[in-house]
Amino acid sequence: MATIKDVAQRAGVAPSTVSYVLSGSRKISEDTRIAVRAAVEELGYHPRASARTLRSARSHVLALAVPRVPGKYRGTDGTFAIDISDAARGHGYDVVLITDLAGVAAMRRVAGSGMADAVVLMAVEEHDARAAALREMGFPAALLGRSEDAPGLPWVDLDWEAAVALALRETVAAGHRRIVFLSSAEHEISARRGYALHGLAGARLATRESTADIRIVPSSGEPEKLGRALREALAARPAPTALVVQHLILLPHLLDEIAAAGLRVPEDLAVVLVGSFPDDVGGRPLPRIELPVTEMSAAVVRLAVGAVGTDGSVPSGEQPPHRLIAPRMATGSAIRPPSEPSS
Amino acid sequence: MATIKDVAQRAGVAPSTVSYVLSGSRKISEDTRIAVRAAVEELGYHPRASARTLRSARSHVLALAVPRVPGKYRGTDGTFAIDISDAARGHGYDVVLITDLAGVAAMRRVAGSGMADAVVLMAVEEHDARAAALREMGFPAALLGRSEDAPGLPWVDLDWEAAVALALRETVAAGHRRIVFLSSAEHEISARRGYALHGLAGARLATRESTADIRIVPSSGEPEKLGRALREALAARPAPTALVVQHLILLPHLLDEIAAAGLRVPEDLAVVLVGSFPDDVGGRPLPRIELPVTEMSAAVVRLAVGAVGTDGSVPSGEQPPHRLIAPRMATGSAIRPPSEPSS
DNA sequence: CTGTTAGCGCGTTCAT
DNA sequence: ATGAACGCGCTAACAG
Repeated sequence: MATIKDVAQRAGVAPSTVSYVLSGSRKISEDTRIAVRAAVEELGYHPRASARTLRSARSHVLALAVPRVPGKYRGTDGTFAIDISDAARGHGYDVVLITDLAGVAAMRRVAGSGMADAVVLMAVEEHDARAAALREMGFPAALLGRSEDAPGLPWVDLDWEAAVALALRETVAAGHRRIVFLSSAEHEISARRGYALHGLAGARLATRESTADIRIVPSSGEPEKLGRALREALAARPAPTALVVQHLILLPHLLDEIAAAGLRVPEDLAVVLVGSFPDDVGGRPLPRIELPVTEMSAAVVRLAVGAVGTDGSVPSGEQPPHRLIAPRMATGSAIRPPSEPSS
Repeated sequence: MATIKDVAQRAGVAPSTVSYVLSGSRKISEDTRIAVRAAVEELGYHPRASARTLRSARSHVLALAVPRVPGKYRGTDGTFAIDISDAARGHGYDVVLITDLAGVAAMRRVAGSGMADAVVLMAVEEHDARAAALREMGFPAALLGRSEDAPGLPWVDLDWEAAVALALRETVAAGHRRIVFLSSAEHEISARRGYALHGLAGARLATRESTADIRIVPSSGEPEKLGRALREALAARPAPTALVVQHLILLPHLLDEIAAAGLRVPEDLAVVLVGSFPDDVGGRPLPRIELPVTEMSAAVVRLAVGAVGTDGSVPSGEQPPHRLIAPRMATGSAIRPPSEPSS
């Protein structure tokens, strides 16, 4: 494997000259620059990452801490991982996956070994021990998903409150007067997950704003319970004409229940999704607000890269940098008005 | 940040002694070992990855080359990424994501920079330029998904032929006599994708073995075309009682079509899946053969780690190491027999 | 100004 | 159990 010395020899210059040519951190005469570039090309030289990192104390690597909730669908995390990797490359960074169940120990390993310059924490839970550990170590980090309990760390999130409010507002605007909002699952709410709480807030906001009858129904992680709650909500008379759903994991099950109740979508019941995954091919093209995965990924990478070289802390009393992404309805997915004019 | 010298000083020994204690590659007296360990603990020492890698020429990192087919659902790749990362950690490796669209250039970067010890290539296409480049560079690699066109590289795959044959056999065993097999999409077949061809072979095998009427219908990536093909197949008389599906991307759409045709699943039509993703919560618990993601991930990591330190080549004429994983029906998903006894 | 020399960063490993 | 060389690239100081 070629080293900088080989290149120098071939180009008839000193190793340092090669380095300067490559980094561009100093003016080098046209001739030697060309000679060096030629030698690099011919030898297929590539600087050794470890040597560069050792010297510069910069690995140009971002660690992505993926939560490992057993039984949780891993596809969503993976989608973010890929988009984050893409975004990172745009800043000259690579991404290593940290999937250890041993959260805090893994963070110590990352920080201690210098294998990465910053950490991106996905789907932060309340009281996230990893976030606390990183703060304590003064290691640069950024959060994907807001966390009220990890203060002082930069974060990115979809504005769930605005998203739910927007979905409901649009549903009302389409003419619906009796709407069911299926919120996050009860356990998510009691665990005080950011998206769950903010989503509820959005629903309340929309309810206050509008004269339409908006009924908030908490979802459930258990298909049976969810089915019961849904059937009950749909059985109300006069019947609701639209269903706005934030809890999407069990969506197929949900649609089955609706079909089993003899309702057609969207003729009998308009279904509107909040926070659905893009590119989730195979689903029907329901009207929806998609989770802006690419935008969130780009933003969180920007924050993480921006934190590199700092000690990750923010002057107390000041807001850490953050980005709350405004929701928007996916294009090409109009909400169907109710079939029979409502009261 | 603590270095090995700090630890040595605190323990009252030489740096090399600390190194030997940590690596265990040499016998060290009980006392000093304890002293060193204590110093490590107190200082929270962690060896600098870059220094270690520079000296030992081993990064203990696996590069995972993720294909970036625009518009393709990225969740599946992500699921593999996470499982591969888990498996790698079990071998003392970390995983860096390589999502560059520029395939070959990215492989050169990985090999040239020494940032990884081996590459895992996902979902290899025919004539994969990345695989060829790696072979040519003599860089260790392993393939996730068989590729007839990347000879000499270790690979792992589900035995798709056996999988489709098994699904059909079980469907027959449940009493079905008229079965439709919805194969991979036409474009996948003409692109000679391994899973598509082997799946077809399995269908032919089962057809030969059995006296049941098995009709092979190619799927399509376009929902309309798929719907037409399906409606036509289901309209045959006497009507088929079971549908075995390998092309799962449009499954929800498929089930919609079935429902629209007035058929209930599984009462009127048993639906059996081949190669579905595990943990894909929300889908109905249909009888199925799941893609053994975790098993495949573990196997491909083992192959990649095993190739580290070699030049990645296999004595010509010899088979590279590989693993063809036997399919099995997911537990708890019996295939429902046909309602009316078939002829 | 342009190019060279020398020392550094840190852990591993051989020879003493 | 230790001292010292080594892996490789970066960059401050220096020479031409």
